[in-house]
Amino acid sequence: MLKYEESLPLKLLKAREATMNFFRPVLLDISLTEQQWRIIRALAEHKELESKQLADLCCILSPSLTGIISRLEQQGYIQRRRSNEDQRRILISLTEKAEAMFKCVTPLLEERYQEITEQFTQENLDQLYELLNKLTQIKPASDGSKP
Amino acid sequence: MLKYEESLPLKLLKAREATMNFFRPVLLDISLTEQQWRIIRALAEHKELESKQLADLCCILSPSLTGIISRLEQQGYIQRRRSNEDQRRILISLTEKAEAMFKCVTPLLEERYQEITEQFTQENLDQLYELLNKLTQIKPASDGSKP
DNA sequence: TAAGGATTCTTCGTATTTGAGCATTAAAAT
DNA sequence: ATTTTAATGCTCAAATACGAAGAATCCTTA
Repeated sequence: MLKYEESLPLKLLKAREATMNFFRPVLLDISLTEQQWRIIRALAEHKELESKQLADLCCILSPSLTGIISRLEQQGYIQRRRSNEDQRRILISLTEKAEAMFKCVTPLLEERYQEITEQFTQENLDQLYELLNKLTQIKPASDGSKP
Repeated sequence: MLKYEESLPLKLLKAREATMNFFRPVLLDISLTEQQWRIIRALAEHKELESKQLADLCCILSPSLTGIISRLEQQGYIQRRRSNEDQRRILISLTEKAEAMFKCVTPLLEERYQEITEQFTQENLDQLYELLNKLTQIKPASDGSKP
């Protein structure tokens, strides 16, 4: 049997923890949670997104997203409006306040990213990305999700 | 600037999600959460562990552990006792019921693990493990945690 | 065009995360 | 033998995860 330490999901979790240790202090300073930052970052790049797209991009489930969005809205970081064509869809975008904050914080995070690259090596990073991309595409045989 | 899709923590998260899609149905069948299973699996291998060791092994913070442990105890899967030498420590171990269940479920999970290996290739898996091991060891320069 | 089905978002309940802080117990320093 | 310092486990509060179910809207077919 596989040893406990060999479990792939756990291994990925621990690796993620190791990287987040670099970024967490920065997010703590600006009082944003990981998930909130993921949302903001995704919106900074895609301008306007609907709720479901945001959930997929950020790996956050819809029910969680609802709360996160409304809190970010209260803090004045995002705004939402209903789509005209399809009244079901909610379109979400950053406020100017959020964009300013984003530009301010990004360099700090990139510094940390540099630290990671230095310790881990650019070659390893490239290899890892490639493998993770492949791994992300695997799907269970009995996958009723997206036929 | 890095594209959003390039974020390492997010990439690791998505890869983990992809693997968990294989295991989640099994855990759902036996009504155990991911974290509960991590605890049980760690205990199955190490027999008896104290709370902090368990937290480190399973990547679960102490405050979370308290609740998880007490729920598992209510379900009759684990038992705890205070250490005689050090009254601060709580020693946790599996009940016979849990060990029986563990032996029953393990083969199902290993099947899923086989599926992953088939799709992802053993070579890729080996490479990935090696890289993840390295990545897990990196630490921020200003790391006040363990000097 | 009305009924059925699908999609999008939300609500709900329980479990977990995360940071902060507290109580108890040990070990080290005075 | 106290005081200090450190370690262990716990409590608390706010935020999030996750499965299930509900409400609104759109689409398709009879």
